[in-house]
Order: sequence, then C-alpha cells, then structure tokens
Amino acid sequence: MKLQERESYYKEALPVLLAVDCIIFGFDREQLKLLLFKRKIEPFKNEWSVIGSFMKPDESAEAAAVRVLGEYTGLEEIFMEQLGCYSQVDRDPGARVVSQAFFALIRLDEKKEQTVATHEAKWFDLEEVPGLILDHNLMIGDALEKLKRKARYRPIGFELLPKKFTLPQLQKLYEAIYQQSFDSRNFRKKILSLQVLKKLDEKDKSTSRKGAFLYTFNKRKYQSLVERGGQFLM
Amino acid sequence: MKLQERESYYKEALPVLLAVDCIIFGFDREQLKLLLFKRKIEPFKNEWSVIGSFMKPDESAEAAAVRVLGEYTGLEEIFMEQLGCYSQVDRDPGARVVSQAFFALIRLDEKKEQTVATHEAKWFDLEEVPGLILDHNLMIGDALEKLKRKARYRPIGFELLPKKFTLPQLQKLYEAIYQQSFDSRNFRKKILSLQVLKKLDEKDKSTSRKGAFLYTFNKRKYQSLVERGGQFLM
DNA sequence: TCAAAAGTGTTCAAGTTACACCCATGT
DNA sequence: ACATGGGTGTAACTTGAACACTTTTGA
Repeated sequence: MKLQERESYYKEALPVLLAVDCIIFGFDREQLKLLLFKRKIEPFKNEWSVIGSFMKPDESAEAAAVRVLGEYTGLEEIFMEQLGCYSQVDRDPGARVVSQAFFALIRLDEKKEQTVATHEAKWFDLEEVPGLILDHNLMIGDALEKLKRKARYRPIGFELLPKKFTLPQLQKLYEAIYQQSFDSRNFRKKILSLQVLKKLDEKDKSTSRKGAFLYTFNKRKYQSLVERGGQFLM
Repeated sequence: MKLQERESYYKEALPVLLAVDCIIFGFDREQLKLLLFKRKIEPFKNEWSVIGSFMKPDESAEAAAVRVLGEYTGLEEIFMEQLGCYSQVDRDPGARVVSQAFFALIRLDEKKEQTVATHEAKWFDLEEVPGLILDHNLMIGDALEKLKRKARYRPIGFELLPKKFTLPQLQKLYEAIYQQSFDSRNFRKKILSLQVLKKLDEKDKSTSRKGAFLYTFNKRKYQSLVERGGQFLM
C-alpha cells in the first residue's frame, strides 16, 4: 500500500526533457569573447547557438556541463557555475525542454583551437554576438550580468588568464569585463594589497621592449581572503 | 525528412521529473525563520521538508514556485529568486527527479498563519531546523549563503519586514541575517545616507514607551541606486 | 636616440569605525 | 521618578580617487 502511494505520487508528475547550456567566456588579451557554435543538425540547423546538450540518464546537470565543455574545448578542468534554469513552457517549439544554463570561464589557448574548430564553434566578441536560437541571447545577457557581479567578490578573472600573467594583462581583462578603464597605479595598488599574487622572476616581453613581470595566483592566500568574507575588487 | 531529423533529435533525450522547492525565509521581529512542512503522504510521510511540488505541464519553474508559495502562505506577491538546480542522479530514491530550488522572502503576518497551519507547515528558527528529506538541508545552507551575499547589494531585507517598519526593527533584521550586532549610530547613518527610506509621521509604540518612527521603503529611489551600481550595505 | 609600454607616490576627499549620553514616555 | 528603548555627533582612521613622470629596452 505504501508502495502504491509512492508510485502514484511520482505518477502525477510530468516528465520533461532536460538540457544543459554553457555560456563560455574567454579572453584573448584584448577582448572578452564568447564561444558559440553553428548547429549541424535539425532543428535549427545552421543557426548559432550556445553550446549545450541533453542530459543523459546517469549524469547530473553539472556532469553534463562538464561533458559538453570537454567535448567542445578539449579542456577537463574548467571554472563553471550554475547560471539559472530556463523553463518557459514554449521556449523550445519542438518539445517541452527545460534548460539548466551554466557559465564557464576558460583560458584561450592556441593548442585547443583545433578542438573548437572541428565542432564548427567560433569565438565572438561580445559586441558581435549574432542572433541565437531559442532564449540563448537572454542567457548571455544574464551570464554577463553574473560575471560582472561575481568578479567583484571573487577573482574569477584569473580563470580567464594563463597561469602566468602580467598586471597589464589583468587590468585589460577587468577593463573588458567592466567596459571602462582604470588608473594603472590604483589598479596595481588594489590588486597587490590583496596579497593573492606571487611575483615571478620572469618577464613577458611579448608586448613591450621593457617586458612586464609575470605573476601567478596564490590559491591558498585567496582562500583565506574569501573566508574572511573579503570584498574583492572594483 | 527534416521533420524526421527533428523528431529523432528530441528522442535521444531522457525525460526526467521536474520539481520546484521553495526555501522560505521570514522574520518575526527577533529571529530569521524558515517555513517547513511535514509531509502528509508517502514517500517520506511525516518527515520534514521544504515546500515544493512537481511542475505542471503548462507552467514554468517560476510559475510553479509562485503556485506553491500561494498555496502554503496565502500570499500572491512574494519576493522570490532562483537558488539553483539540484540534479544529483540519486538524490531521490523514488525516481529520477531534478529540483529547481527558489528562495523566497515573506513578511510574517498573523493573518496568514492559518493558511500555513492548515498545511501542517511550521516556522523554525534557523538553529532549530530539523533533519530534512533528500538534499533539503543542503538547499537551506545554500539559500542562507545567498541571502547573506544578496543582502549586501540589494535591500532584500525590506521584503522581510512589514511595509511600515522602524529602524530598530531593520537593524535587528540585519543582525539576524549576519549573526552579529551593529552600532546603532553607524547603522542609522549608513541606511539613511542611501536615501531610500521615507520617514513617516507615525510611531510604533509596541516595543517602547517613547516609540520609534516608522519608515517606508522608497522603491523609486532604490531603483536609481541600483542602476548607479551601488553597493548596498554591510 | 627614440618609441612604446611598464612601473612608481602623494595628496585630498570620502567613507568607515569607535565611542557615550540625553530624550520621550507609560507606569 | 524611573525604567526602557529611541535617538543623536564627533574625532581618528582607513580606503578610494585623482594625477604625471621615470625606467627599460629593442630596433
């Protein structure tokens, strides 16, 4: 009898299709970029879309997101976070599909470009994002908002840079995120006062004759900063 | 042929059951409270749970959340926001159920207590939250974290107070959220400097002989504050 | 030697913290 | 008249903003 009750409880529920969509940000030393791809199959064949997939029976939304990120970028460790659930009844005319969106930050890296290319994926400047299928443009707007907010209290910007980076690079990144320029003296002061960077003895000479010192991000110090509840930046 | 492709595309997807769960916060002038209810049916009969429901075919997650909030509290306009998607494969032993969680803030109000009571729901102090079914304790932890973070840049605290409230009440609320006490002079200075409150000519004499002036929240001024990107509090 | 980007300090304004007493009122 | 909670100001300190010149080096 208990079993019957239990069964009927679940029976009243409507099964829907669940998808994950990943809004993937990258940074190419100048511009914030978004990874989009052109669909190769119907429905919406040849239209641009963010990268997604249906969830498989044996995976959580997070696992599905990790899977598609790996497929399209060749990367396994990616900073990724839930963005939100998109569940308008008529959002997908082909079926009742609910999408759990994630946003992800990756280091742009020539080595991986081939993987990206084979999937007919392409990096777009933020200003050049085309019209996308379904509610994907909406997702991107939400992701941008979240990125800006998040970057204030978490140094997620570092996820977008190579492991070794220079302060001018970091500044350019924040300028791209917030669409404004910062005073370099104040910027350096603020960043360095957080004491989460380690200065290396190497210089990156790719952008100037003088060369700029490389830094790495000290995760341990960062953790203690977060635990102290620290506001991060900007 | 196109149609066939389209059908097969959706066919590869696995339908899952979708639920919404609402983490409902209230404030009773002293303590932050959580609304929980005791399940009347199997599975998990007589165990405590946050308030939830399966999504119906013709509603979005938001609509489902509004529906259950209405059913359990009698309220129609409730501050509510997505918390996250809980999709661990084995989170519900009875079926593959993915839950979209929301957190909601409501004004505690005697008028509505009857509705709450008829659903065998009960307000719990945060420290007294019992063991809950499934991953509901996890959701509550996440909701608390989000509440704290959110209250820093949005005056969501106001959602938890009556429309007219006193500054000592507001201070108690923030003290409950952040589990620390604030200096009343500094607190008042900070709040009033935001210029989002309107002082009324009435006093609330329920807690002191002198009485405390009542204030209301000026939504228009608040909007312009948010648009200027203002940090809010704390 | 010069062009181009990296790096560096100081001053002023604003905001945050710490701190203690008087006020208004009902009983 | 007194107990109770409401309300107020100031000084020290910290943080953020504005601002311009020197350094390094490859070509």
